[in-house]
Amino acid sequence: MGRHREFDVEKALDAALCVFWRKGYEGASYTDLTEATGVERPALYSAFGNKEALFRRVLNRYYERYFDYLPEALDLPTAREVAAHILYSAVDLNTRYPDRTGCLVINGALAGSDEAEPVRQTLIDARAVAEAQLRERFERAKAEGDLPETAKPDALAAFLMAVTHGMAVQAKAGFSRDRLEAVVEQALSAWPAGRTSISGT
Amino acid sequence: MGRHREFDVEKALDAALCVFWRKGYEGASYTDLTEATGVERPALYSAFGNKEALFRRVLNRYYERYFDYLPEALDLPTAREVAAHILYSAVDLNTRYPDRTGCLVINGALAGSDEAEPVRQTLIDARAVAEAQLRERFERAKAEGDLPETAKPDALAAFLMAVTHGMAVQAKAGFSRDRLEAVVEQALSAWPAGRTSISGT
DNA sequence: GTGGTTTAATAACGGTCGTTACGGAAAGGC
DNA sequence: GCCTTTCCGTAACGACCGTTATTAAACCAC
Repeated sequence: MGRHREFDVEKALDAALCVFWRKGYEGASYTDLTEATGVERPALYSAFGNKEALFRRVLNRYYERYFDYLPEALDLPTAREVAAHILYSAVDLNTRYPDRTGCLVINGALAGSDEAEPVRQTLIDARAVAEAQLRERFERAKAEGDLPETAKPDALAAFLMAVTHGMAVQAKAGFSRDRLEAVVEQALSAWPAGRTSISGT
Repeated sequence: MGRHREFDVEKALDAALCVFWRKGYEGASYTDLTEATGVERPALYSAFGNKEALFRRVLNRYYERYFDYLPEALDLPTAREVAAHILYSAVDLNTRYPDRTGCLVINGALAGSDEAEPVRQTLIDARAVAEAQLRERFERAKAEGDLPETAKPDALAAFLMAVTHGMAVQAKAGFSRDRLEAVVEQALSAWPAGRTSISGT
């Protein structure tokens, strides 16, 4: 019973995702969101709650739709392949859509007013989860002999995250795919070799 | 003639710098700025112009007072020392002041509303200048045999910038100095060797 | 001391922020 | 048919945004 919703919730979320991706959490106004979604403000509130709740919905969607390369990478056989897959996938994601370069998790809320603090912390936590997964994967690689005994899984994970974050900043600054792929190659050239091969892929 | 200025312009700029460093350009309100500087809004306007002009004054000050390690690094004898000095100095700057972690040039305006676009572009340009200086320094190093013939100065410069930007993001997320130094060591472990020594420092 | 000049502080400007009453329109149950 | 429920859209809310007109206070020259 009751009147049916006229707009497509999925499409509205996609449109909102693009806005947040481009302008960040605080930089995106409800005027931006209504223009992008074609949905009036009260309808957005009734469907998603307030701005913070909408952003969290968008963030979940981002992980589902655009960040699926992380679990893919973790399943690859060697640590180097894990790293390469993540780095090249990050470059692709950061440059594939010219209207929203960089990464939502970085653009979302790096610094801002006190009101954005909970969102900023959520993004920090999300990145920490990814880094922990990477660290565990590299610990496994070390145990398997895929990484040398001298390798530091936590440092490798943090380093990998740093490079992806740095490339996200550069992509938002307009760096081309080619320039970012050069960064990736440079990062991978430092990758420690396991006992199976010295040359890598 | 006329009434003398009662507040110290230098101290006000320092206080404004801290606010912008912590909250970014758009995240810093005039309420924040007046509280931090102890100067009422109209006095800030008469002394510095509008918010954008104040931010540019602050940005120049940041480069003078906190970013002097870049010219220092460029004067070092080897490319590896240049890279190491930049990376370790960046870690120090990003973590030295617990009330303003990360980097003003990154925190300032990564993503935001359309109104912040000129400031965002200014920060992009500033980073491009630093990257160009690095590239030229590495081209020189290559010519001097300090870097191998296979080295790519532009890729090394972009890589170095990516790592510093990534660490700035991590520092803003609360990473400790130790964790960031582990990132630096990982980044330096990939550094190409010149013809003088194979082991580096 | 007086006049002219610059700064300081109060208070307000129009605009936009995120958020929400409110009234009318569309749907299902009966 | 009507009633209830849900949603849409207009319009407005108070709060804060960056910015400024205005008036009082402090200084120098004469």
